[in-house]
Order: sequence, then C-alpha cells, then structure tokens
Amino acid sequence: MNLKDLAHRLNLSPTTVSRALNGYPEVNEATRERVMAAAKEHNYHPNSRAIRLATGRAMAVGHVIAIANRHEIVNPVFADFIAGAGETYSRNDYDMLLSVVRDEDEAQTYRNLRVKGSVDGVIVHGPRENDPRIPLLREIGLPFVVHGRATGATGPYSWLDVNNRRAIQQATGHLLDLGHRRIALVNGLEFMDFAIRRRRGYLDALAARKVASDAALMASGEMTEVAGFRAARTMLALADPPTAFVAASMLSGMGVRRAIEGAGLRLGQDVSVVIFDDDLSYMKNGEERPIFTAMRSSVREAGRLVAEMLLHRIAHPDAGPVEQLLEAELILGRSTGPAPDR
Amino acid sequence: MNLKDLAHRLNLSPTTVSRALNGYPEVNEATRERVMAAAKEHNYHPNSRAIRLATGRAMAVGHVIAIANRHEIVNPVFADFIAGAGETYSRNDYDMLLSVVRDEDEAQTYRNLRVKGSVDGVIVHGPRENDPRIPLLREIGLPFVVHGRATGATGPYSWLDVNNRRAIQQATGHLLDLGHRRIALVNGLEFMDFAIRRRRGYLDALAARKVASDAALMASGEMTEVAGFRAARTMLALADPPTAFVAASMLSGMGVRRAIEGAGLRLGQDVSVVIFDDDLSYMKNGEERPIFTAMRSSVREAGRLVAEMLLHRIAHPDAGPVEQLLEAELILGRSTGPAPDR
DNA sequence: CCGTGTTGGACAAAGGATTTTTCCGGCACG
DNA sequence: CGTGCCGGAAAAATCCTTTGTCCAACACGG
Repeated sequence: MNLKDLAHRLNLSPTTVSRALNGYPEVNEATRERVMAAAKEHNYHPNSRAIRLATGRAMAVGHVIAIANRHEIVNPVFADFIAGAGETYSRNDYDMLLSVVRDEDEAQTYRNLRVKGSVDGVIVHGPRENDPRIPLLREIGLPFVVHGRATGATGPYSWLDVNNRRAIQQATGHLLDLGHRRIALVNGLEFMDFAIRRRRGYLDALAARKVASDAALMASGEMTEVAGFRAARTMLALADPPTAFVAASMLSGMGVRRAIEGAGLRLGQDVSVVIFDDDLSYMKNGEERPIFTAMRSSVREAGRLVAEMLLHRIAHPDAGPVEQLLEAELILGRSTGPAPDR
Repeated sequence: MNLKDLAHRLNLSPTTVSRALNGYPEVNEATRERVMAAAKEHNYHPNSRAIRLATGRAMAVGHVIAIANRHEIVNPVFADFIAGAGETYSRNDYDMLLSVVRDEDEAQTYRNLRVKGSVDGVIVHGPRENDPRIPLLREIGLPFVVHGRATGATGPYSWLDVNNRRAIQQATGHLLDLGHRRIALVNGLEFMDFAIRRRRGYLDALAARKVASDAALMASGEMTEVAGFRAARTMLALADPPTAFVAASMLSGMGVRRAIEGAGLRLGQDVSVVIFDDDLSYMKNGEERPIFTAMRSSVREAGRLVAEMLLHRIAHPDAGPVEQLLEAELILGRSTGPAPDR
C-alpha cells in the first residue's frame, strides 16, 4: 500500500494525498479527513526510504563507537546513555544508527555517514584531550553534539557535560571536611577529558585546604573492579596509607572496597570512599540507603538531553552552538565517616 | 558526486557505470577498469538512500530494546552484545538500527520496521517464556534470530543460545564434587528464559546426586550487586546456611561476595561461589587468576555470531531456521574450595 | 458581463540509483 | 550479399514521496 495506490483508491492525485497527510493548507478539510480515514483504514505508512530520498533528510542520528581492538573495553555507561538518547529519538520519530568500528576507521565512518546521507547528525562519545573528531565533523559539516567536552578543542561546539571538576572537588572537599588528609584518587584513564577534569577538581580541593598532593595517591586506569582493587591495594600497603578514596565509578569503588576489606579495614569507619555514580540502571548504589557516598549524575538523563540538543541543532542549523553543564549531586551513603585518629 | 555526474565525466551512460561498478558481465573489462578508477579518484559512493529505494533492501538490521518504565534496568550485557553484533554489521556494510521503546509499543515498533522497510531483519533480545515476539515476527514476515530461546515457543525459529542448563548443572556439579551439599542459587528473574533453564540445570545437578533442593536456597531477582547481596545475606542468616552459591552474573557474584565477607566468612574457604560470567569487557573476572570460579561464555562473541546468522537468513530467506548452542567453559578461580567440615 | 482573486487540486519534476528494454554496429554464416 | 545473432551501450521505466508550478472553477466586485 503506497501513496499511489492510496491516491488511486481515493480518486485523487498522489500530490493531494501527500499534502493532506502532511497538513499542507491547500487541501480542503473534508478531503483531508477522507484521506486520513482511508490511510488509517488501509494501514498506510509512507515508505521511509522514499521520504529520505525525496526530502534529503535521513531522520536518523548516528552514534559511532570506536573500538581499538577486539578486546578493548566497551564503556559501561554506554548502555544507559543509549537508552536515554533512544527515548528521545523514539519520541521524535528519529532512528538511531549505531556504528561499531575499529578506531582507525572512525574518521572514514563519519565521512561516509555524511556523504551517503545516512544520518542528519551524530553524537560524539567519550571525548579526549584535543579530540580530532571535533575539527573533523566541523570540516565535513555534519551536525554534532559532544557528550562531554574536549580540553584543547578550538572554536565553539555544542556539548553537554557533567561538571566533573566541581563534582570531584566537592567529593574531595567532603572528605577533607571529615578530617581526612591522606586522600587517594582512583581515576579513569587520563587521556579522557572527564578524567583530566576530575583530577583537576581533586587537586583544586587539596590546594584550597593547603593539603599537599602525593603522586603515590593518584592512580589512573580503566574503570573496572579489578583496576580499582589493585590501585587501592597498592596504596593501602604504603607506609603512610590513605584514609579515604575518591573513586571514578561504581565499579572502581567496588574494587576499592574489596581492597579495604581485604586489608582487614572497615569501609566507612577505617577508610572512607566517595565514588562518582553514573546512576546506571544495573548498578544501583543501594536503595534505601546508598552503599557509597557518591557524586551522582544520571548518564541516562544525559543521554536524553544530549539527544534533544542534537535534534534541536538539526532543526535549526543556523543557531549557534549550545552548551549545557550539569551538576552532580552529593549523596550521603555508608562509605564515609570521620577520619580515624592516628 | 553521484552516478550521473560520474557517467557524464566518463562519457558513459549511468547504466554502464552502474553495471561496471556492480560487476555485471555485460560490460567491457577495459570500460570497467576505467570506471573503477574514476570512481575511486572522485571518491564516489553510491547514495545509500537511492540504493535502498531502488533495490528495496534496507541494508540494515534492527535491535529493539523494550523498557517497561523509565527506571527499569537496561540489560548490562547489552553493550557487549551490541559491540559484537556491530562488528559483524560493519564488516558486511550493514547498518544497525536501535529502537528504544516502551514495552507496550514494542509490537507496533516491529510492525513499523516491517511496513516502512527500515530494516531487513531483527535480533530478538532477552526472550521470555512463551515470548510473544516470536509469533509476531513470524506473522509479519520479518526475518529474525533470537539471542536465547523461548521455552514454550511453537514451531521452529532461528536462535543462538548458551547452554544455560548444562552450564549451571556443571557449576553445581563442581560444587557438589567439592563436597558442598547446601548450595544456593542466586538466579535472574525467572520469567526470563535463560533463568528458567539455569534453575533447571541447578535442580538437575542436585537430583543427580540425590541432594534435596530447598526453596530457601533459591532466589530469583534482578542481577544487580544489591540484589545478590540481599539474597545471600538472607540465606547466610538461615539456621542451616549454604556453604556455596551459584550466582547468575558477575554483579550478583560481587553482591554475594560482599554478603559473605560481611558475615565474617572467607570467600573460597568458608563459602564457595561459582558465577556465570558473560565475559563483559568492563567486568573482567580478574586477569592472571580469576576472582571467581565461573562458567564463562562471551556475550560479545555471541553478538558476532547471532548477527552473522541473521545476515545469512536475510541473504537466504528460504533456508530453514538455524540453531546454535554454545557451551560455557568452566574457569577455575579463587572463589571455590572444599566444603568446610561441620 | 468581465476581470481579478481565491481555492482545491492536478501535473510533472526531482531525488539517485537499479533494472528492463531498446538500439546499433559488427561479425559469422549460409 | 543478406540475414541473424551478439556484445556493448544508451534510453526508459521503476522505486515512492515531496514540492514547485500550473490550471480550472468559482466567487465577487465593478
């Protein structure tokens, strides 16, 4: 059942039917209703491929996931972010196109998306320092919004980010308020922009209280349980071990907790932990009372918002870049307490 | 740069250029080479929208993610599965279309995908008992492959599944071999097909050794850390507590571990744990020596394989349904040991 | 009664490829 | 030398919708 058939059935031209369905003014209201009714009755759906060809719009948004090799980590926040973005797309009748590519193919993938007109815009995931995707997308003229920011990027671009610096500054400050002075940072990989900002927030907080930083208390690595465990185990074995940790994620935090308990220490009493909590649906930080004291910001909500920003950009290509900074919220849990006496 | 331009530049007709590029026999080999060279030189890419319109193929595969409400869990294996499937699609020049919809809209989503011709086939995620999607997709004639199986489904359909029953049977058997008799099952939600099969495997193993099952040792719930923790804590508080656990996932297992250690018991000595390990990239089960003894099966590899099965089905619509059963592998880690003396 | 303005709707082109049909020149064969 | 066949390439139809242009009919004012 296509437009022509439907028009034929109604003794109208395809033009009129198309206009009637798409709300153009130059069609009689009575005719429009007749068309609408027939369309519903015959379960008519315009062929999206043809619409795309005719309008030049793809009605689709691309998400490119670059993977360095078969075994590299897929970002654990990815599923929730996508779920959030997907809700926005569904509501707006956009499709989400996901491309999983090796990272050496990433640039070519963006170019192809553009050239073939598969998408109207893209979301940039996991920006790094001086991320090359930003100039690339600008050059090829594909609308985009970055989830995060890219330190070192020149010129304006649209982004939505959590205030990572402030969040970790606040987390560290909270521990300082509790009397902790040996505070460790178990950070993500520090070529990732968010991790750079978090370290900065951590150092800011220490500096503000004139607490010296110690390279031995700063770890940077993948945000896995094992990596968190190892980093914390090493630090706890120091001559002057930390009494508190700031951990980059729920998983890192769980690793840190294991190291603490493995060393015979009690979480929240002997050693405190604050995590950054992306509020992942499958990794809830407890329920009634959170396990971890945390700086929380829902990555799913971020997905919804970023997608909305992109759709807005697509609809208004000439509007300037938009920026949005979300604040993480301090959640008090059972993993923090006053610094132990020495 | 489109076909017409290219043909014009070459002083050929669009027909000939199209044929040359698509390897049709009725074009002179010299002409073909000339065309190929020009296409490469001018960076010609056929417009996929036009191809799709002309051929009727979408060159895309759909993944529909149904979510009951805003806060429902997004399956944590999702990201890795998608990464695996995405690799296959990239290799075969297929697109992946992701739809995130409320579950009451799921059926309509599949119908729309079909009617509008957005995709050539779909992957069915997380099948449940008597899953309605199987008859639905069969009815609307959209090729599909199920990741998992659906107990109660009538008639043949294509699927790829891990042998969940055998895996958990083996896990339970391993614990029985170690002398455990009070073995608990911390299962996923038992309207999910995989969880049904796992319970069956668990019961099979007990029955085979004539060990009575105990409803108090069987929990079923979401596969989160917190849920695992609670289930295990409750069981460990029983008058006759378990000396071993079979946990449905890495996260559940981490919750169980926390409950064990929280009860002052030692993992792998006082209480043993075997988990089912989907080998998620961000949740590696240790490295040199696994933290948990586990039944392992890579969900990412499953994604690759399922996608291949679907593309094959799309290419050969008349071939019968295909079934593939993967076996999980027993990985010995530090979380299991002989049953303690009583 | 005629010119003008509005309305409702039809016609045709455009969008970019594929596929079918048609055409033409050259060669082989009788 | 005429006919038939075939390879190579062009032309046209097809896929389905949107959209700019145009037309016919009608109402209305002068």
